[in-house]
Amino acid sequence: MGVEPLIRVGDDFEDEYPGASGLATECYANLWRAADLLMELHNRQTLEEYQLSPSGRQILAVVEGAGEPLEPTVIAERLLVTTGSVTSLLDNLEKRGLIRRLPHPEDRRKLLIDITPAAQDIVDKLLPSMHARERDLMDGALSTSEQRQLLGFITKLQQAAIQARSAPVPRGATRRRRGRPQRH
Amino acid sequence: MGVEPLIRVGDDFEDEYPGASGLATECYANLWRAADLLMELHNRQTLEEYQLSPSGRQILAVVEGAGEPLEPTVIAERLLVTTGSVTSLLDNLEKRGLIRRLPHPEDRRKLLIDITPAAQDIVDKLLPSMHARERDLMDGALSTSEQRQLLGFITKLQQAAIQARSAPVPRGATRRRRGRPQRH
DNA sequence: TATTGTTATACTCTATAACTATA
DNA sequence: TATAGTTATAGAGTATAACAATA
Repeated sequence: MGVEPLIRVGDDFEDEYPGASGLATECYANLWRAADLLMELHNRQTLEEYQLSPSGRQILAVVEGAGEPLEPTVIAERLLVTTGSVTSLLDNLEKRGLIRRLPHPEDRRKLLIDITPAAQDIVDKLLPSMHARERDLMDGALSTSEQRQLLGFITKLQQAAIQARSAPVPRGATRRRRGRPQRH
Repeated sequence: MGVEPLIRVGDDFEDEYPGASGLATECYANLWRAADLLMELHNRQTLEEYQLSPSGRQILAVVEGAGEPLEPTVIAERLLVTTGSVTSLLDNLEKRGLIRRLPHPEDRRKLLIDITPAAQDIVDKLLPSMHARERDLMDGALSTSEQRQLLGFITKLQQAAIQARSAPVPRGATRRRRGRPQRH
């Protein structure tokens, strides 16, 4: 009846992992799986229609969204990658005529990255289509009130995940393996 | 006040993209961002403590979880990658003494992949720790009842995403660009 | 003929470190 | 000296296509 999440833990999960929560683990795993399925829809379309990789699309969206040319360093910060990585991503986009490297008017060490009219055309077609899909899919699956609740839940999870990044790794009780052949 | 999702759309979003929904887009984007933050916690730990990549960990978990040696083809299906990719992942794990390639007793074209005692030790330490983190984080952020609601929402989104994979790409109304310098 | 797994090759994404030009 | 960006190099993950061994 399609009401089961894609990833389930076994009935004996909480016996096997003392202190673990089957519900928490299923939330964690299925949240990732859902996000992966959603992003795959966008990524596949971007690749098939415009031969753009996720990173390429992200750079175009960041520069276009800024409304003005950006320095490579700024792009690197927004994409959470190194400047060396940005250089090769920009090389790729420049070869395909989607971005331009302009000299910075005030500092000759710097560059300003601008998108070309060809890239502007892509963005102007791609973003409405992506946002239409986002609405179709969300509205088809959840009511507005449910979407608000969902957004509230994932906001709390984002906060908790950021906290956890600077917390020690949890140790976890000893596993009780069972119900499977003991090998070795 | 930490009650905002990490990704927000602008106030004029629905004017700029007729037919789009700011709420839907924020759900879509922040769901991905939350999943990424959660997975990064697991991935970083696995890499730092055991020098294992996400794919390497996944193979060990799949074989260990099966409770018996698996054919490479089966591993490829569970990881959603090609057999060619599995070959190189297995090469890596075999070099590090974490899996063994055993001859299949009934079909000499096939192999059976088994994990070594060293890998079993890793899995026995890693999984309890990961599941403890899943519980700590989820229970710290959401009540049990909220977790059940969340799991219900993402189950619906999974179904919708799978449906959408075989549906045509939504077209999206024409964008109304505004409030930014018109370049080119 | 069909299937299993490997090989060879290629591409994307990412990182680090050394380097150049400029500040 | 310090900073911005590039180059060179490396490695992981993935894919495809040709191939050998076996069914």
